[in-house]
Amino acid sequence: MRRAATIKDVAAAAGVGLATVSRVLSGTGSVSPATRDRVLAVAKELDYRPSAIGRSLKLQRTGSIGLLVPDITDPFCAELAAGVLDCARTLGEHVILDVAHDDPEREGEIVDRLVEQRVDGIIAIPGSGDGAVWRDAARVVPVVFAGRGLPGLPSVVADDRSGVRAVVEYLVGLGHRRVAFLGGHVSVAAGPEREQAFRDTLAELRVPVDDDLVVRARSTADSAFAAAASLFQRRSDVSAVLAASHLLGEAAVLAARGLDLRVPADVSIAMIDDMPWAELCDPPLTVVARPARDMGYRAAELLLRDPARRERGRPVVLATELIVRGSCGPPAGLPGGSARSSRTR
Amino acid sequence: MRRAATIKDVAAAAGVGLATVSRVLSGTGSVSPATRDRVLAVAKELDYRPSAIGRSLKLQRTGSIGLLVPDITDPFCAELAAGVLDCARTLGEHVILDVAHDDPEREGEIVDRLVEQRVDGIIAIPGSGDGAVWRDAARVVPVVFAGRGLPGLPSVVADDRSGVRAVVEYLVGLGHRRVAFLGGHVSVAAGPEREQAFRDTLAELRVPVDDDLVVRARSTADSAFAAAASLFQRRSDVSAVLAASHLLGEAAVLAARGLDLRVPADVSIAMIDDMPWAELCDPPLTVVARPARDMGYRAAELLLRDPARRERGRPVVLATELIVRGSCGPPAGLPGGSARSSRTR
DNA sequence: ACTATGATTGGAAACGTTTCCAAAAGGTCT
DNA sequence: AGACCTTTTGGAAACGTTTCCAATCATAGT
Repeated sequence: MRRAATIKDVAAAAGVGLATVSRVLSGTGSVSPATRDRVLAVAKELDYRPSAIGRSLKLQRTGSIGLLVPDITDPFCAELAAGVLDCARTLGEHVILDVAHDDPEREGEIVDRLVEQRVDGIIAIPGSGDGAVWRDAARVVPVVFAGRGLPGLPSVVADDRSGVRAVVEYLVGLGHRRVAFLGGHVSVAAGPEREQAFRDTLAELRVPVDDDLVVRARSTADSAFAAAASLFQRRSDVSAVLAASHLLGEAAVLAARGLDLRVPADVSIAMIDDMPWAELCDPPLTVVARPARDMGYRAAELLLRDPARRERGRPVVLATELIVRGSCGPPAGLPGGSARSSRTR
Repeated sequence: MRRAATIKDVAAAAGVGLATVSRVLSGTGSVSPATRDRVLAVAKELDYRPSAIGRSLKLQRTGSIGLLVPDITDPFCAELAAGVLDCARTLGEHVILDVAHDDPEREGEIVDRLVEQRVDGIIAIPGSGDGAVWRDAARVVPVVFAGRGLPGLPSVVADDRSGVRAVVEYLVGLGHRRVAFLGGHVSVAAGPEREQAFRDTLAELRVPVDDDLVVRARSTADSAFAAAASLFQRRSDVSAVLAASHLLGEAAVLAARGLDLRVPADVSIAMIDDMPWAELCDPPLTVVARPARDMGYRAAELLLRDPARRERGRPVVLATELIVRGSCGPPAGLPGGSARSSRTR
């Protein structure tokens, strides 16, 4: 692995000037077929690879974008990242990935480093911080948010309100009147918006909102489980629960199982965000899915090829989809309720 | 967002030479406290951000590594990527991520582009190709493989043989004699090594290997499901199945459920690679876990700070762990077998 | 006072590209 | 043969750093 050949080496070996080699390789300008062939041959011979560094320096753009997510092992983030990669690939851009673990300070550091790298832009799933970091960042480099937006800055988000409304309508339509909401400050969205949408929809449907049935967990798995379990124990009359994130949904499923509640005979469970395991659950979980991959793709598109629209800063809103599987049914004791629907507690 | 300040601007504004600014900012050499403070103040004032491009050009290293995986939405890949990011962060390196979808041609393109970017090295989970791409790549840039190795090239892999042996011993210990192997050419490992280990272990334990019970699926979910379903239907006497990858495990679970086989009463299921959903399954799945995150971390370490060891090209082998959950039990009809273990077919 | 020593400082080269500009070369027309 | 295009070519500057080297400066020792 000795020193890589430079354009200068190629020029010398081919007996032409640097400029000519550059022209041949970039296909611009005019070169005689003879020299073109010679240069090409020499370049191949020397295994010449143009240096993106040299080019970036001259061209003042790197062809890389930054992608900042809270946690790449989170399936939502991963799916979104896949969308970004898809789009970046078609546009010939590289993607520098980093994770911030929902820590604003770390978000700041990463942004700084990306700026030093002179990325052409940044796509971020922002953490739960107050967004100060991001308002600063957006002054220095183009930023597009995905999954969660910040007021006034460009973003690609899902229509959470409609998603929540759809699933709440579905549950109420099945006959549920005591529907719980399991929310909390979980990193990948699930801010207060979903809770608000939950309350609003219930109000619209003239179902009284029982404040005791909306619980908020902190963003650890333990806290989520504790919240779900205590909800089930405290209120054995809940007939359905909507989990505001996949972590909370997981907690609900586990808590129900731990308490020997049958799903959906004893309690119906629905969750926001589709996950691979939702289908493998027994019964498979009914969810409202956000189009994570699309969101990533659109975010990249917005960042790289739609500067005008980006400047306007208005969120691009993508539709969610209610995916009905087997985890929701009519409440216990209602006509249509399963025969074994008496609680075992 | 006007033109960013350069070191030259800072030098001019502070009334010093470029070299001095560079020294202040990089902390090398000696500068008087007075000038140091002045330069620092001016730099802050101008919001100066050193350009990594300029530095990279001069220093002939970029501080970036490439990470190439088949699919970032695969939890194994994602977990491994998280490990790489962890290590890269502690070493101050950036990670350029790309996905090849198990396509050797695309792997090649990506490698070429990474080489043009002058990455300091590449970490790859290679696809199922013959490795020609990678032998070429390794001549041009340091490469470390993770998850799956290539003979003669440095890699960090899991001790698959021991993992397979552990789970097969466990199953046979439970009393199983007709153990099926669900294998195939799935992108994230599951080559012929696991099948071989399966056969070897059975032989060691003096359990006859029934060739009809080792089936191979292609790497699509459909093919995996079909293979699993047809196995269960064709051979109602299998009492346990070992799935060689998480896709195959998923297929086994779904196929069993579709045929109303109870797990583990009717059939025991075990799988290679732990997945988030394995715990959420009902019953939770017994698996042999590869330390994906560690593998990523170690691979990055090997690439960045252990060139000597890397040169030697011998694989770093990490231990697997058998995680016993609830999906395996004694075979039907054996003392200890559950009361409801009569097949419902 | 003069030199030796050490701490500071700045100029300039180098890293690998792209591109402007002018020069050279080749051709056509009067 | 000269003037005039057009095509092809190469030199040189610029992009933003780092670092070698030499120069300057102050301080202390003789």
